[in-house]
Amino acid sequence: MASVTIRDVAKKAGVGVGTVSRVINQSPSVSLATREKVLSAIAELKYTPSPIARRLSLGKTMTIGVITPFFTRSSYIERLRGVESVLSQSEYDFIIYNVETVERRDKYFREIPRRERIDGLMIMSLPPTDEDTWRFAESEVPTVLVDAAHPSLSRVVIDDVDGGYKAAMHLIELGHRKIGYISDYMKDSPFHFTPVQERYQGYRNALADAGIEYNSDYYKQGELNEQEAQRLAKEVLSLPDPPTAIFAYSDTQAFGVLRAAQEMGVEVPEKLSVIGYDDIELAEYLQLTTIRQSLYQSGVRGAQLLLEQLDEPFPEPKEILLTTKLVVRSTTAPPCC
Amino acid sequence: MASVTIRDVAKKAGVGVGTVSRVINQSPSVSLATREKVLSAIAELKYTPSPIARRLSLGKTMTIGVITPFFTRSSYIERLRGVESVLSQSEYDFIIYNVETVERRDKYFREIPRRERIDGLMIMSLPPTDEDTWRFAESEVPTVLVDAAHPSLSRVVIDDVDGGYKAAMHLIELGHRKIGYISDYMKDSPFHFTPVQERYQGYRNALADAGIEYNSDYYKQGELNEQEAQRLAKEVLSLPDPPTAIFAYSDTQAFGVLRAAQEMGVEVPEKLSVIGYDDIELAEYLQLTTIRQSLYQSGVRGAQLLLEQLDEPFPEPKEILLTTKLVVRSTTAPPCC
DNA sequence: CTGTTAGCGCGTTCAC
DNA sequence: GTGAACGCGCTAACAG
Repeated sequence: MASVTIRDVAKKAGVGVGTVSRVINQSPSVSLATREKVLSAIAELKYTPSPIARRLSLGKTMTIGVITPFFTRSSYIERLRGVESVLSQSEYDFIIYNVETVERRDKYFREIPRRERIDGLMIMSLPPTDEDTWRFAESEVPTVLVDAAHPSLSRVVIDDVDGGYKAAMHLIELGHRKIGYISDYMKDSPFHFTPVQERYQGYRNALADAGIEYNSDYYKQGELNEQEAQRLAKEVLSLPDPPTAIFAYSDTQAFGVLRAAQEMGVEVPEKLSVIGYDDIELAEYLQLTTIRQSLYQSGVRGAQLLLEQLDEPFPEPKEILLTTKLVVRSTTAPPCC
Repeated sequence: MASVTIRDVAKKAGVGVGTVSRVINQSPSVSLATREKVLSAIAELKYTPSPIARRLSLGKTMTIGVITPFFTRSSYIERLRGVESVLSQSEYDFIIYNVETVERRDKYFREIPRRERIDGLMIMSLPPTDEDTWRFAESEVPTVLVDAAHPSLSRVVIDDVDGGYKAAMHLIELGHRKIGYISDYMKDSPFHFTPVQERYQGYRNALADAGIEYNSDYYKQGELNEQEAQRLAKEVLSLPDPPTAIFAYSDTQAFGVLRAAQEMGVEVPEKLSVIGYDDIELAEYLQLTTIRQSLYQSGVRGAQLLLEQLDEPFPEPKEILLTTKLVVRSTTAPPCC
């Protein structure tokens, strides 16, 4: 029952272990005859090379680590699915490190990026600090960021300025002039890259391009959840001169807006247009107009990028920019009455 | 830059590698003094043991494999989250093998259960054949099934007979006598354990207990998706004497029923009661009455069970039976008019 | 208590 | 082309 090793195969085939190793690794310098012998010995013994031993000898772990927050949320699942689709075709295993608390993030940022543990690291939506990246560099583990950015790290990001612009512009083209925006909190960030800032920027740009004056009463920030968005939407809709359209930072928040409108008896899309962002599953279900991010694609591209960089001895930080797409459904319409 | 090894630490601390190994592995037989020395050497050198080398030496891989279909679906995510919560506390890594096709399942069933690869295996919702289990046994990799069963394997299963019973009985207690059931296809299975059969059984039992005659016109099977369920629901609702309540095999299918009712102008719950199964996220959102499975719990229990069996030299197949819970929301009501 | 040594299973020189 | 020997980093068994 003791698992069969390369040595057993060698003995059975009447060759040296080196030769067996060569045929396994497709080395060209093996005569056809011996190759055959070895192959049949392998088959008879049902031999499978030990990945562990292989890794130790190779000095590579053949596994990729993925650090992701809330891997249970649909947006992360989508990205992970993209990652899985490419990694499962490669010979790399991948293991998910799920972070739900700051402590966990810190722990993982400290412990995971080690050559002894993984060959490559992917981090989703968790912008590293300068100090973090410094440590990553020191560990020499190729790293790529997905949905986060840092100048010294490879990354695949969504063009959120453009996405925010598209959302606002859709509303504008419909004829709206009074456009609210309910956003996630805009935290201060050392890098001017966060989606929050970018979408806001896109929103502002669109208004500017259309010659619409920005009205700060229409702009609200709050926690990224439905309840909070609902509360904020009510505030905005209670204004003496309420907006005729609202752009929500995320689909989840858009649902909050929808609920607020419903409670206040404001018809959508007749009296109020609502557009979200992300295009999560529920969005289609509820026929929400939204901006689609290619979440799946970002996972795919991230994994591909990482795989590439694994081979390069000294990978240059590279940026892949993904674009968004407007998906018109039934929560937006021209302002009426 | 070459990573620091146990030998470096030993040299720096002026001790043998064995001693270093001992302090790392918390062996009690090390004097406090030397332990201190070693510890500080480790700290200075920023030494981290190589998991790979450790595994090779130990003869254990310290990783658990989880084979799951469609890990992207909310029900699997829930289970995986449970698994993750216990495994991340252990020293085991875990890697997910996602199967979306039969080929992949076969491939994984063949390649993954190997001592050289993993120490323990968890399989979700994929009932193995006798031949499979035979191979699993041969590989000597402790295996536990979650949401699937085989007499020779440890497993955590949901009491689906009871769940189906609860669903139907809820409808009955509300006063319904004409109760439809839209099910997944009932494939033939060598084991009489599948959820499909069990829920159906529960449904039948409830009818029998209430003295209601079974009407085969009310029973439909189809693909497990919304569209198909919608189609089936329309058929049933078009009957000359349509049911006043429908039990759907899954929440997803229940949504199809809801949609069918909506299209046909049948009000829910006034004219038609609908109950689903699973209690996925969307269910709460849409206020669907349903049967809650403790998906998360089943992941937790499965992982715990596996961890236990890892230590036992010759683990007995064990079964953990989880119960369901009726969650009443607003799609069920007494039959009216 | 602690240093030394022999593997764990494989990839890889090096001579043959 | 091919076999033998060494090393990857660590644990465990054995002396001392």
